[in-house]
Amino acid sequence: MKETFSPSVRALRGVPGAPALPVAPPDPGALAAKVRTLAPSMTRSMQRVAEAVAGDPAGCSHLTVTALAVRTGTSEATVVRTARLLGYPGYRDLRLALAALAAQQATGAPPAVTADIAVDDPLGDVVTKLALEEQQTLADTAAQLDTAQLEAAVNALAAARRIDIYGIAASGLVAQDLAQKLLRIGMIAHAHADPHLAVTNAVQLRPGDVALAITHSGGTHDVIEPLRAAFDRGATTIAISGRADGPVTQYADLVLTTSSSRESELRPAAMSSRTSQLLVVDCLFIGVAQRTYEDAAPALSASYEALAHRHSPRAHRA
Amino acid sequence: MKETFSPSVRALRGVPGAPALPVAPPDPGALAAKVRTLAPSMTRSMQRVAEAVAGDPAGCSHLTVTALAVRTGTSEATVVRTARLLGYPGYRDLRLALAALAAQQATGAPPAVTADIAVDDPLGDVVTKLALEEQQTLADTAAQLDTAQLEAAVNALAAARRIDIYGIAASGLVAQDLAQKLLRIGMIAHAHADPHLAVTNAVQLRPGDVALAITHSGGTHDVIEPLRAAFDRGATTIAISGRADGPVTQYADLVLTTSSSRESELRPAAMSSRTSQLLVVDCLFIGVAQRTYEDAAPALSASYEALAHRHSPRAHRA
DNA sequence: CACTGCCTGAAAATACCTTTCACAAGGTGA
DNA sequence: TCACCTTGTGAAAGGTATTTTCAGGCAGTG
Repeated sequence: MKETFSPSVRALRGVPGAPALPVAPPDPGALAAKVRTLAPSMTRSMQRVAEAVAGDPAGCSHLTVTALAVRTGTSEATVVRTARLLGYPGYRDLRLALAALAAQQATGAPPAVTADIAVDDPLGDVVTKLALEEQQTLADTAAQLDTAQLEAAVNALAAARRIDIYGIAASGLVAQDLAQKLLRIGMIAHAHADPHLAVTNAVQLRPGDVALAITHSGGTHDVIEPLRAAFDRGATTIAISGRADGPVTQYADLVLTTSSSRESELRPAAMSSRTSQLLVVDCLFIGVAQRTYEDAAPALSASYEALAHRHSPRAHRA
Repeated sequence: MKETFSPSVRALRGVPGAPALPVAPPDPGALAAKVRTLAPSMTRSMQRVAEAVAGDPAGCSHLTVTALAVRTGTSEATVVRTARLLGYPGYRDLRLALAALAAQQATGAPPAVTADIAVDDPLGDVVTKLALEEQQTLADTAAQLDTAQLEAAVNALAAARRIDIYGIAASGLVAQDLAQKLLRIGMIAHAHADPHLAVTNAVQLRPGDVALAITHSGGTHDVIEPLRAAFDRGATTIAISGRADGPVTQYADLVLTTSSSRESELRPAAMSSRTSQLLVVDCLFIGVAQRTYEDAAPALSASYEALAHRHSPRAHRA
């Protein structure tokens, strides 16, 4: 057929463990998450369609392309385009997924109160809402995470001679978190927050090494530049991006998309994006630990013991 | 055909109690029963089709009439006839019902993976398990969080002249996260990772200031010492601790307890404790932002704008 | 102000579903 | 046994839904 979008400049470079499958038989449950994640990269017309299907899967599953186009005030072409963007081969399949989703919702039907946090909310409500939103974010992220890309990323990391991780601000903390954990199991990993140093280090990378950029917006210059440098040097590059089509994906061999719910005034997008990023990063870590288990397990134990004397005895009860 | 009601807004909340359906499409769940009931009145070819759809709804929902005809060794006409007999207007609708049924079945029998993550788990399972565990951790944390202590902590923070935050390793990242966010809304906050510097700074604190220690074990010397110093200087001290009775609580005016699920070999306790800590920290932040809204809101907007030029234009659509 | 790139919907092209129709198999009555 | 009818069946025609193509229009850029 044809490539509707191919983010990577050299899509076909041999990445260790890269799957050849275009695939992803789209999971019905992931639809709402996918809509939220992809909404920013949609055009206005497509957003209308996406909102319609996400808002009323049951109703929309009855509609033909033409009917849905009329209902959303767009054209059949736009409906099909939206279906494609959501990961389905065409509208027909989206419609099937819609029916499935509707059935799921009818069965389970957990109301899931997701009201925005208001300025005058009592603290008890804030706690509840925040926890629910984070849980939602986790579920969304897990649902839409591309396992094939994840697998490829894990394999690349596990085999890497050296791993550089780029992240700024909130994403910088996630980068550090990953670096810390990888170091614990004996990998050579470093998190760079300083863009200049990051680039300086990036040019040291060579094929077999891995560079990983973490960015919520998908367009943060300061992490794109080092990733690009690493890309040019032939290292395997991975992007953990909040947007599947952000500029950062141009220089990424592998892209892991995080999902973020809409932000409200008091709750910046960075919060849910951080949750989402951390989940992805944890998955990467566990995957790597699994694949290097022989080395990882003793390394983990050793690091625990090394820290023991830093804690008071009382903390060791139970 | 005719759409009398506006689909846009009302769709957003699928009310379970409202039937409203004209009941044209038979309930998906009844399909298997209907097949058994009607089987005797079916011709042999039609029985083959009926068996196929009843036996593998998920698989059959992917097939076109033609494909299903081939699979059952019959013709398109027979497939359509069977669909009609089962009560659907045509094959198209049977197919939708099949998808719905498949989804129901899948939902009904979710293994509910709560097992530990094993070394040989496929990555898909890792993602699911990890997400579920984190969700559980969030729910637990929210449930046991002491709102009164939280409220007191928020008030202390909102009124503080200066805020020092101590955390080491994984907790250090949480400390940084909180500091970053508080800085964004104009508070004077600093996260200390270096124990010596932390103590050095702690002695500068005075009543009205706030010192906050984050520790999973509740007994980490390196964060207890600076907290103690701050305590001795008369500052308000807060502990975010994984144990309600850890040594750190001796020097804490307010204690916020985090919850952490059991750790497994591959999943260090630090992971869930981090999730829990972040939730607490987010609650603190939102609480403070609420109470200093007049100052916080403009400060947040300002920080967004200041960063705008650091991102590529594509990320700014919508 | 021209230009470029992208969104968009109308219409053509295609795929899919439905209907028609003729044939074949099995039964029934002479 | 044959002639005739009934009924099941699939091939192909017919119609509808979906997909693709294409050109006009609009916003942003130099």
